[in-house]
Amino acid sequence: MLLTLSACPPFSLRAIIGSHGWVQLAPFAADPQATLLTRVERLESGRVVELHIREARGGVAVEVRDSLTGAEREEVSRKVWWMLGLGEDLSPFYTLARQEPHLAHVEPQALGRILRSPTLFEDAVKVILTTNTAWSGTQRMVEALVTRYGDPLPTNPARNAFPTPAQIAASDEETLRTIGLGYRAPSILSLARRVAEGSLDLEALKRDSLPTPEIHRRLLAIPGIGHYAAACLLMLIGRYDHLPVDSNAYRMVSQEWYGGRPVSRSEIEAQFEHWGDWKGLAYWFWAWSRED
DNA sequence: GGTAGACCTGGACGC
DNA sequence: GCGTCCAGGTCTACC
Repeated sequence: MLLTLSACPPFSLRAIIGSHGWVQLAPFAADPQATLLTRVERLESGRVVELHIREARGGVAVEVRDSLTGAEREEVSRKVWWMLGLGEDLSPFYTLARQEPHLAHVEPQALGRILRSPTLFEDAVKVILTTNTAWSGTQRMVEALVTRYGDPLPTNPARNAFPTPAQIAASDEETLRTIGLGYRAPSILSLARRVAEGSLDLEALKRDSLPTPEIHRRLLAIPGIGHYAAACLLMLIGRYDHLPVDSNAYRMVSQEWYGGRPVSRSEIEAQFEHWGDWKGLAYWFWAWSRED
């Protein structure tokens, strides 16, 4: 079964695949040339399918090697549309970026969209698992969660879908610690249980009607999510007015503008303040003079 | 508002 | 092989 979806131009699937490390985290995968994005996905019907996403004229083609019902086709379209930000219009950002040599590359390369998970729950879990660990640790922890709790793909049981909140919620803190989540285990378990029981509606935070400060406040109230993680999640729902300041930001900003001396968080914020609603994207895609 | 220390793990390094 | 040190962001206590 093949679905075609159009995107707001300019569009590049390769740019989205390379936008950050999400493609390296299960159940995403891509080919070395970044022309094919795959993902094992559990549909609301309970079926587990593999999505094969390629760039097509004006958007993407999504192949699923199973026949889907009408509702399942609609669900796949909706999820891919969100994951790739197909409806996102970044023209105001590009207008500003044209004036900045360090961002002159973004529009020609169609940079700006950031690969997302279908649910904010999955993105929140993954963001928590990026904190206070090396990237290899994040990959190991996500792999452990997906392998242990996610439903297997029938045609290849070695690959699993990302677990639902209920699947993680049914576990316990000790088991989550055992599979390598360490001190993050209670945060992940608490998040899964609150989403599963309905006391925390993360998907509601994607709605346009909520002001960014309110979404930011609600994200910070989640155990395990601090300023960095909240800013990352805001970026992932298309709100770019917060900077995800991590240890790398301190190094890069120090080298870029302060001659290598230690900088404070407020000095980092000051360098991107004039980008207003687009400061997150400006920071994310900035062509640093010195890459470490 | 800023700072210090605990949390946990893997990797690098020295012996 | 073993022990030590370090990196990474959040949270809490404290100033």
